[in-house]
Amino acid sequence: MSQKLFVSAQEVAEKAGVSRSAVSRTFTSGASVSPKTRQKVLDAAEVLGYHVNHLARGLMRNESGIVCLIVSDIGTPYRSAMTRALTQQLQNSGKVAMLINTDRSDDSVDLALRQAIRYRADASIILSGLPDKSITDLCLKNGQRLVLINRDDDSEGPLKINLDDEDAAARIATAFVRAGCRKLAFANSQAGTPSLMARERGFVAAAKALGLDVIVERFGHTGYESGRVVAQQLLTRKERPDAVFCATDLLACGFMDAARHQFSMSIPDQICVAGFDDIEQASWSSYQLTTFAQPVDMIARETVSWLAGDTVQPESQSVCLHADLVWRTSIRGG
Amino acid sequence: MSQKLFVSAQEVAEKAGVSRSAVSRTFTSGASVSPKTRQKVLDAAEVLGYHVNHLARGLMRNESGIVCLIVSDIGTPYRSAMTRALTQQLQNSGKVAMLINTDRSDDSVDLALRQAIRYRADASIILSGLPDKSITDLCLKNGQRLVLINRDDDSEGPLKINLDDEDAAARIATAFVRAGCRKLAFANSQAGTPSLMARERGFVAAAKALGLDVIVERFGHTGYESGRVVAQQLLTRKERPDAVFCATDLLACGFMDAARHQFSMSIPDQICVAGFDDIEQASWSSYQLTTFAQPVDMIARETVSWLAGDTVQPESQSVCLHADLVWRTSIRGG
DNA sequence: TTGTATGCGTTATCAG
DNA sequence: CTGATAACGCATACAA
Repeated sequence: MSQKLFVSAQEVAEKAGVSRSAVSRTFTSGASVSPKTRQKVLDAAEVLGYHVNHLARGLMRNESGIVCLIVSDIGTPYRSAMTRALTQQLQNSGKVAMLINTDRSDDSVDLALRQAIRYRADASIILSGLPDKSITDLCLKNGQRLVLINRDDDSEGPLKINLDDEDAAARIATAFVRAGCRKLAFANSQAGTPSLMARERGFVAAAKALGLDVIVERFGHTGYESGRVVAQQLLTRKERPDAVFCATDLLACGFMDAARHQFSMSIPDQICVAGFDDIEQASWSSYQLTTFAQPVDMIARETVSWLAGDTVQPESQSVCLHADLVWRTSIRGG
Repeated sequence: MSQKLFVSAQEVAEKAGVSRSAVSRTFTSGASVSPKTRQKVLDAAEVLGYHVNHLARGLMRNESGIVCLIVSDIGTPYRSAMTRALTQQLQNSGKVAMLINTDRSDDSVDLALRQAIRYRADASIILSGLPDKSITDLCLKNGQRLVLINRDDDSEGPLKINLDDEDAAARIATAFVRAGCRKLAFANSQAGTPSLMARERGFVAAAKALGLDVIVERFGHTGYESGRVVAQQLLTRKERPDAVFCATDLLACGFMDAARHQFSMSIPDQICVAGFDDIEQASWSSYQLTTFAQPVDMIARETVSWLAGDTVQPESQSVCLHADLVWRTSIRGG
């Protein structure tokens, strides 16, 4: 068991016959080293297997290069797609992602942020839950940047990225009516997260404007099984709806499966269905779900470029992205 | 813009009227501090918003608390489930996960390991690809522990966790035959990863032992679309197979969808299908796929407990877990 | 361009 | 139990 641990810049310096600062400069971009010295250092480093210690570097620079990703239900299609996009683009910009898995409580988000502070993360990106103001203030005061994705918070300081959920909901209401639907329903979970509630609100309001009522049904957390339960609730009513907007694709998949296999209904002939997120499964031929696409890559790009900018721009701290409607065959017409 | 950054133990010490060592001891488990001092420190820390700097602590202790997760295709159901389990259990044991997203090249795995070294990760867990021996040696020499999951490597040093892929394949071959199938096929991707090939090998061998041939078809990378393509290849043959074992559930989903919607076949009446991984979608009522469960939680538990043990046990460096057969309705009988 | 000296926030060692 | 001091590995201001 080798107790002698990692190679240090000191050792490289000795091997290369230069000072330790020369080594440091070689690995610091934008420092002035003569090509000759540089090469000597590089050779010695290669032989010794030297790698800059980012822990020590972060200590000096007050910049760890670490970005914390705070996310719950990471096994879920949308969340994992978002995680993929973020980690990818963070890496491309020279950062590294620290992933913290939370349960659905806000408490666990606070804990995660504390962890982010301990590792002196340059930034934290929150995909789930909403932390306490005291802790976010602490982060901001410590110079840690904060990004809230689909959290719809109005606090100052963090970058807030949201979608036009309400507008999207209105568009789908119109599409339903155009398809000849008159008995609208909304399938939601009981999670009550901002974006989910915005979709519900927008859908109900748009329907009202079109002179229609909406049956709203909520159940459990936001997953496939809940979609099945909500289908149970909606399709055993005296008057079945002829169109249902599901708050997420996962709910929609559960709903469609129950509608077809349990109630022998035909989609879109007897009932039209729409979802939100455009997870991979939405495009599978068993679903062919009309849905709104989460612009995950664009969200990631916005996030990373904001993090890269070292000047704080108070005006661009809130960005609202457009959710494109992806038309498939779960709604009649098109 | 607050340039004054994080609170240091020094400041806490001054506020509490004690030495910085007292502060350090308060936050070091197993150190001896009087309850009185301890409380003074805790109060001061709370007021000032102090958090131990893990970068500095890691520097001192030669133990960063960071574990690197190296994984490709993280948006995929199986991979994200594995990631969830690992991050969860790492957190529970006081570690924190650094997530590095690789593409499918071994080069990018090497790069990821370099990053792990730079951050002085205590360990790296490799879920995808296979790194060069020189770089893994470097990791091991530096005291970094390595875990290879489903990689089937024979190198000394890393913990290797694998499933009984070949045996599982044999079991499913038997199940097919018992269901009356005689024309067996195996659907694979061209990824050629060890576990995928082991399943193929085991299936072909078991079929041979039962006196049957297997049509093997491979295409693209391991995803839904490839499953569709392989279905195309298998179901346009003069003699269609009556049973197909797909190397992963994602392939199986694609295969089933194509078989049903494009070739109007009935499952399991006309063709029996099995998969591997037991991703969430396998249980959806559109698929009801008979498959083998990846014991993700057990894999994570094995990994974390091995990482927690500081004594190197040469004998337990390779563990083979059992993949349970989850019986659903994509195979006749049962 | 190069080397020297200093400090970053911790923890470990040792004397009290 | 407590406080002073020396590392840890690196980057940088400064002098050469």
